[in-house]
Amino acid sequence: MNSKYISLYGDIIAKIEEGTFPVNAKLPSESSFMSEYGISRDTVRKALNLLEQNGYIHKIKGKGSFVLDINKFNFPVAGLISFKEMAEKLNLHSKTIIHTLELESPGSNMMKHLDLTNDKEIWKVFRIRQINGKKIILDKDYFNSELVPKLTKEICEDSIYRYIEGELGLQIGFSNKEITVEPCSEEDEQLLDMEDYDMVAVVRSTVHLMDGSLFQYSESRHRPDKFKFTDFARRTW
Amino acid sequence: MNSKYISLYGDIIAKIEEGTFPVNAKLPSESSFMSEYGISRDTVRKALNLLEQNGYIHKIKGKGSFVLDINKFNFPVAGLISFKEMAEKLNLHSKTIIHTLELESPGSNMMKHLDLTNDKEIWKVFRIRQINGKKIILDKDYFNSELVPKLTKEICEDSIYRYIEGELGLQIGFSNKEITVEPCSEEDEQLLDMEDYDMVAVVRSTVHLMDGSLFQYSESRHRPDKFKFTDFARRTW
DNA sequence: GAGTGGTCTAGACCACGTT
DNA sequence: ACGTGGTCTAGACCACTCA
Repeated sequence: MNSKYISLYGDIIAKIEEGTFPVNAKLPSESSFMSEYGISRDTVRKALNLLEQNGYIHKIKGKGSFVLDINKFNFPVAGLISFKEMAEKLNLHSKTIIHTLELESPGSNMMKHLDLTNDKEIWKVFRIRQINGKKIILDKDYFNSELVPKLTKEICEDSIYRYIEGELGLQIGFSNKEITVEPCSEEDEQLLDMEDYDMVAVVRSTVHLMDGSLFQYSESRHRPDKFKFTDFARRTW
Repeated sequence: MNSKYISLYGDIIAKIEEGTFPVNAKLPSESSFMSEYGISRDTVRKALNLLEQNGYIHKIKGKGSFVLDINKFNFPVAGLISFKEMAEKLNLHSKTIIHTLELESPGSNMMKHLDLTNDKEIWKVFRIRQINGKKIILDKDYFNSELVPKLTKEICEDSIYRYIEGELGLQIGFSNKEITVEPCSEEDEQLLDMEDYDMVAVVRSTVHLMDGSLFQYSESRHRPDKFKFTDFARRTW
């Protein structure tokens, strides 16, 4: 199923995580991987480049590839990952409350965010994320109903992404995120446990499938003290 | 000087920006670029992959490569870019006020962030960024003095990065950022025009050179209404 | 000089989308 | 059937680091 370089990529991550390749250690050279896996150099290089892009290693010409301390930088919320995936990785005691789940009739003002003409319908899903008993995050998601024809309460409580990728077989491709800090709305105050905070961190994003079609617009509103976003960036020219 | 694929990468960006390759248009195929530039397919693919990584295009197997609407998503503050570079691109009327510029003696509590032993010195630079007459951002930077031996007021008012990359010839490699929202400190209130806001958006980052050495730790504190962070992410496996 | 990663080539086969 | 991008190979030369 998977390509050779993805397998190697996965193997190396596993070995980094289990400590076979500890932090700051030098990874085996490209030629070692070639002979160990019986693959060509280019294939090894593809795997190593992926690792580098995602912040697992860095490579130094003439010296080798070295394991970076990825834990130092907490958790890569930066990538494309759902609340469910994150909660599982971090072992959070979390709960999702479905607040709204409806097919919004044509003409809603969300149409423009999904680049849809006005005769189309949109799934509107509002979910409240509870962590350690406190309502911390309000997720407002809008889906193109032509791509996601059916949504149920069960799907929304589990993971919409798992459903979309698993059941529907759609391939998530890329997203754009924008993070701002805004005064909290009446809605935020009603639905979240805001305590004394009067602002929220807002992550707005559009998510596209591999073929480029826009299928989701979402707004994720976080109580500020519980919000953290981490990002790994490389200088590219 | 530059490699072939970087040249092609730059050429294509230029053509996207000037409109020769408009948004949503199909880019010429890989084989067109091969014959046009007289280079091999792999070299073309390297350029296209870079464009894809950086959100300029997306590729669809069997169809082609298409120009994404990069402007839709504002400005890629996500990458590694300095305030000066950003202000220039956005044509902001900005000003930098140097608040602190000193060589901090050994034993400061910033040592740990720079992974330095206690006998080393650190450059400490506090700058206030003013936009349209308002003090909006407080940048607190700490540099490893072994890598950046000398800093002057002039350098800090212009661009430290320009100095480091241009004069010192160091190569910025990668960084980790972490964004949080925090109550504003006394210092924030004194140095910034906070108006009625009582929180700040804080971007903490470590910046490494190409060889992996850690040379900067910084904390950038923004008035919340003027803060925006954008990010382009791909789902990688 | 030996070992390492960086660039580049030429050619192969595959999977996908369109016609 | 044809054109597209995705994967993979084998081999070449270069630049850099280190003993």
